[in-house]
Amino acid sequence: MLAGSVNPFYHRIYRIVGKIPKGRVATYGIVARLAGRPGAARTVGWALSALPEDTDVPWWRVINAAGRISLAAHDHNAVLQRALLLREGVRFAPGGAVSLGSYGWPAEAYNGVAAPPTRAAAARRRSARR
DNA sequence: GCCATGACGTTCC
DNA sequence: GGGAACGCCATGG
Repeated sequence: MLAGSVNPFYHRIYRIVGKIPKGRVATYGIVARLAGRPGAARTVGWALSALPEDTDVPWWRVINAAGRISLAAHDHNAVLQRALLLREGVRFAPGGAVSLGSYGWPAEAYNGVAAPPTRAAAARRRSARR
């Protein structure tokens, strides 16, 4: 558990999340990737779930690749997250998803790609591979 | 030391 | 465009 020992991964994850500018959002996958462990998106979620309430880490700026809040809609944290993002100027689409093309961070990760990551990337790769 | 779980992601159908 | 299955890393029992 937290056990006092600070894992490098966690520290790195928190640091990455802390670097997310106000009004911007990052996906678990991106954070994991920046942390040096691509594919460890679940671990990122774990690290965030282990965060205390008095943390300085802007966990609310981290969402899934679909641009949505992974937490259950009825969950208090989910409501809080949405409220905090709205307060920072992040606009939600009618479906409840955030436009990663506009609010996605870092922009380098998207590098000129204004299209949604999940579907677009999958389709693109799929098209290239198949 | 092995099995199950989780604030996820990518690929295949 | 939508849904299901596998893979990923770390923690807890």
